[in-house]
Amino acid sequence: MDAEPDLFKAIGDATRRIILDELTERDGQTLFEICGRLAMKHGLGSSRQAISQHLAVLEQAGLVRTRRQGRYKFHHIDPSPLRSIVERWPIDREEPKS
Amino acid sequence: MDAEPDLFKAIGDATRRIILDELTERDGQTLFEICGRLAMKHGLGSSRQAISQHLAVLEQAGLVRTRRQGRYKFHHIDPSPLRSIVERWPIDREEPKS
DNA sequence: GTTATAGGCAAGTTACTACTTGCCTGTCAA
DNA sequence: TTGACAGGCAAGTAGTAACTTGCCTATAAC
Repeated sequence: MDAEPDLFKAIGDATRRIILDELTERDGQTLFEICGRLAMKHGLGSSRQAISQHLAVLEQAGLVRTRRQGRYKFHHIDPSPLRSIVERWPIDREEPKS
Repeated sequence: MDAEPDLFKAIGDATRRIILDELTERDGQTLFEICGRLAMKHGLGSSRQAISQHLAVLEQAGLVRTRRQGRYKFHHIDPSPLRSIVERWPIDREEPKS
């Protein structure tokens, strides 16, 4: 019913945020590609299974959509659920209007 | 240096999100007011100390600013740090422009 | 003064979550 | 068909975070 708890939980982890960064820079990567990039560019020694679990959390939050093709599974970012965060606590409070 | 981990951690808890909801609806409440509202409107039986710790986390994340006055401490919401979230992963991807 | 109110501090407990480990399934090339 | 590659499943472990408990400080009313 309420997918927002999953959303907040998903972006609550630093590794998952870096994964989103990576998918923003290069969309449609496979699990192994993401593992390699995290290891090289960010010095993260996370195992393949750890990344896989992170991707599952991101997918459940609606932030990542997957596309199967043969033995490859491509991961695509979808940041649109994040909009609900700023909509929930409106920022226009002290800045009257330009 | 990097306050964003605190930000994501702060909104990662459901009780803290409800506190932000309450402060959005009625800004500048004291600790006891918030406790009463959470108990009545949301059925949360959290102790005063629990709420106090939540407020400390929210304050450290920059989402809540406090103002002391006598023996009262008023809590004010500041949702502006949330902007960095939508700015980090741009949503304009499938919607070209109106 | 004394008492009640508003809040703070610190240690201990519990529950959750990220991560590992080990093994299994499915796809493609040789 | 065999082996390499891409990924999945499930149980166990460890670290963290939410919450409790108990006591303490400060402001204000009586």
